[in-house]
Amino acid sequence: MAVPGFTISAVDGAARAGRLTTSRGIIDTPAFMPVGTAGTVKALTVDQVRQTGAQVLLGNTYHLMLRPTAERIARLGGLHRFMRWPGPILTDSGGFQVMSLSKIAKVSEEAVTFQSHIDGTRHGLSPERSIEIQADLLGADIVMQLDECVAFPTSEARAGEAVRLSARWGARCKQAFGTRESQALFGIQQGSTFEALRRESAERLVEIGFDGYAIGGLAVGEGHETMCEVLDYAPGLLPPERPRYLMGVGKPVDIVEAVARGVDMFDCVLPTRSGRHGQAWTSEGVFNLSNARFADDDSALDGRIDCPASRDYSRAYLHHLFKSGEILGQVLLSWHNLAYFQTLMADLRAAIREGRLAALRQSFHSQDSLSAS
RNA sequence: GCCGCCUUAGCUCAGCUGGUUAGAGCGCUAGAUUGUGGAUCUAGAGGUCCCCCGUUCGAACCGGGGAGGCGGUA
Repeated sequence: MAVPGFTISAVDGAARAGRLTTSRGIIDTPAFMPVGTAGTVKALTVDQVRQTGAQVLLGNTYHLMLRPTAERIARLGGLHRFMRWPGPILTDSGGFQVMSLSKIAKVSEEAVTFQSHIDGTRHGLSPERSIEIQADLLGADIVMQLDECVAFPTSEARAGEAVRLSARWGARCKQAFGTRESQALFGIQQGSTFEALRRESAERLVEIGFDGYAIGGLAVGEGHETMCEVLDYAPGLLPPERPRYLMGVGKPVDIVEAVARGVDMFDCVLPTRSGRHGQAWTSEGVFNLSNARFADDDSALDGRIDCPASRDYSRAYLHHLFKSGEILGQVLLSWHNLAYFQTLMADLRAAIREGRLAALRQSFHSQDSLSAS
């Protein structure tokens, strides 16, 4: 069996519930991976993150190679030991930063070159170096190929170039990665919103052969409806027996719709970033705790979520913490938001197993439209 | 009592020799955030420029009177 082993235990329409087995632990899918870019899920201890139900974290090549450097982390025993997270870690390859930091990055066939946003020093990131950093130095359990993620909107020609460059880089990553006992390598599909390109990208990746397949280049400004249109066909172009990972997504409604279309894994900064800025994702919808209407609201943040931050602190107290700029507000809301996202994933897994995903989608949408009005 | 300084947005203050609709920071009220360069960013509300009289085409600004505050001094 390839590592990680992936088994699907239930399906409901296109949706799948399953299990990804890594040497550092099990990942129940559909899964949400909290983002720990710089070796930390911002504002939280690993114990708090674990308590939310998270089974796997995301780390980032770009940020860690600049500081504290991948070599230093390797000397200190690898990323798991360094940040005290014994469970599985998936690392991003740095490809996304090529786009988001494009002002300071240049792409060539050989590699990405860029200047550090920290001190301006020049660095290069080739497919081979990205694999070395992720797999050998950081010690990630799931390694992402280096890819080129184009911004939205883009031309079909430009998106096609990114598809082909990403495929060539994917082959080089596979070559550099070789065969490994306890680590997996995922390819990344590109193609923007063009079905023919998504198909071409999938075919090129499958020919190379990866342990899992990511859908990249979405949630970059195209909006929920357009993203769903791409997800109507993109997951189905990937091998059904392998895990599918939609990168950078998303809002709860995005996740629910992507799961219904056959996606197994997600990551997003939203619960932690918006949590640091006062935004709460709850079973009653999304709202900002710094709004004046919470000043005297003594009710729990979200009594339906089994997390200390959700149950034990009042909205009035959290309102006060955010108005006062107190760090604890960021801690508690990041903690709660992650717990809410993990609860959503557990609900989705249960719904798929019990064949009632449609009902969950329906209730979710009526609730979502309620909170949006 | 006398002398000096001061009074402009909720707060602290800018406003050149008088010249369109008086500004900033903070605070306040909202919005945004999707493979984290974000304790960030964007927007909005809010003013009897202490009061009265005068000079002037035109006054936050100049003159007179008054009120209040701070400091100094008998």
